Amino acid sequence: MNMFLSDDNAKRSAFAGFRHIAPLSGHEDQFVDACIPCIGSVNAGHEIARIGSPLNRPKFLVSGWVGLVRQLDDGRRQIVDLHIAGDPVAFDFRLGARAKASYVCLTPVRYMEAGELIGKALEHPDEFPSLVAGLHAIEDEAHARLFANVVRAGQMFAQERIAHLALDLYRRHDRIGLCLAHSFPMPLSQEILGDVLGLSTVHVNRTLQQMRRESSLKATPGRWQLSDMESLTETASGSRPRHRAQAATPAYS
Amino acid sequence: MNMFLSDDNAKRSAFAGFRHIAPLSGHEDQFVDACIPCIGSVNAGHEIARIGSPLNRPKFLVSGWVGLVRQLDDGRRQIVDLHIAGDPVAFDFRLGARAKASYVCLTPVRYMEAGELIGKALEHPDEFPSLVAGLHAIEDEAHARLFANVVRAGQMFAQERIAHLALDLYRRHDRIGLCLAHSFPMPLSQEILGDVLGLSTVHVNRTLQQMRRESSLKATPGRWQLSDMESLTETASGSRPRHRAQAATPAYS
DNA sequence: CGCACATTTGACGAGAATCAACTGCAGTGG
DNA sequence: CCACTGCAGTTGATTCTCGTCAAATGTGCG
Repeated sequence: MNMFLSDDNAKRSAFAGFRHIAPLSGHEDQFVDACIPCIGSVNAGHEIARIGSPLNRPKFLVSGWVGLVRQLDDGRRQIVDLHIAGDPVAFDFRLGARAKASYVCLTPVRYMEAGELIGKALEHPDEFPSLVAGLHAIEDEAHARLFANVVRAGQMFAQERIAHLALDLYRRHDRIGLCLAHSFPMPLSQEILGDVLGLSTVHVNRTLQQMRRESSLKATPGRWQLSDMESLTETASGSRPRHRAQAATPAYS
Repeated sequence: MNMFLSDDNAKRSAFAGFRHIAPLSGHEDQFVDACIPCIGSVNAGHEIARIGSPLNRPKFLVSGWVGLVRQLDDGRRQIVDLHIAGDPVAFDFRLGARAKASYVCLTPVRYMEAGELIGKALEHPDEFPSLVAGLHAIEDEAHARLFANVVRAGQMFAQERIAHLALDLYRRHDRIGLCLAHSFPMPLSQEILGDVLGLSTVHVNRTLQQMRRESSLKATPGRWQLSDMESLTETASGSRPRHRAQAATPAYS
């Protein structure tokens, strides 16, 4: 379950997203390579950190998806945010901070321990400026995503939620080089997507079909293709019209 | 609109919430008093910080409510979080961070500029340990609230959302000494509550009436009274039953 | 009083959840 | 090889929660 292996390419790819935001100097680069002991690998379903536990073992995601999961007493689940390759996981700048959700692997996941790396970088920020700046930028983005996710769940219709999620994931995959012809990998089942979007499995299914018919988003197993970026962008920003059956606008009454 | 006045009691009350989390030493206490220049006062509707603007003028809320507002293109509004007396507003540990929502005064608001205070404290954390720890704790709490708000909007029913909000606000008011006999001040209109909860005004109204009938929450103009804390707690944690009309449970079919 | 604004009520419909069944498909083992 | 299993996706029928529209009823205030 927790087998370790060494993989230099993987180390690099885990930092691809990071490098896009903050290109590292040669010095920092060597430091990164030296600090990372090995790659860990776990199956889908594995819990990287339990809700309430101290976030004292931060990692970098090399591949796979991690969901920040919260449960209600009767079993309803909400996935508050998603992490993909390149993201720091189970990390918080505030020393002593605790996990505000369970970090659950939604797919098989490879990661590298980053405690030592991050610890040293934060102790000597002057020596690793890009590294620290990159961490700040990525965490700031995750913070912004929480805001967006409240709006998504609180105000958006199913189509809008899916368009919003698709665009966010597309952009994030694009900058780590995982997009192909306006498409990105989507390993999540519709059930899990429901937990992310705050919709039932069935409704996710029907909405995806509708978007497929309208040729805005083509969700095939394992991959989402953004066929009409303009339309998706407009939908995700909430410019109402949508498919709103033109309601007869009675000329007189 | 932006008149200033001096008010020592107000200064203290603004720190009441703070002190509960991190009691300050005499030294820090004097520092706080010396650093705070004056109290600002603005009307409801005033925008303390616009979305996207740099968060370089943090404040402490002395009285009044501030909402973190996001709008969709067609006008739908979501209030992502609420700030009350004692909370730092328009503040972020990440230098150069920008506002992820508009900070809008939902009531008349009094505040004090905290840029100098916070700046100095963060530069010399060893000298002001409780102050810095308090800031971390409050920001961590705000961060946790974002998680909770995603779950609230994504998974909860109207009653559950209101119970959840009521308990959160009760706890926060309690520790700054603004609760009276299981009640706390509620200056927000039902329309604004709708934007906070992701519900329509009408549905907020009807749900509040129902909770009043069920004697769990008594929402009177200007004040919310938590009549049945147990029931509210259970509702807010999502243990389904609710009022779920006992669905006949057919003995046979 | 008249005005603006918040709360309340009723009628109706839209969006989404629920329940249940059925399909397709990969893996498993006889 | 093929029944058997389990899981993701799909479909239809029905119900429920909540939003929308519109109008009525307060309520404080110049």
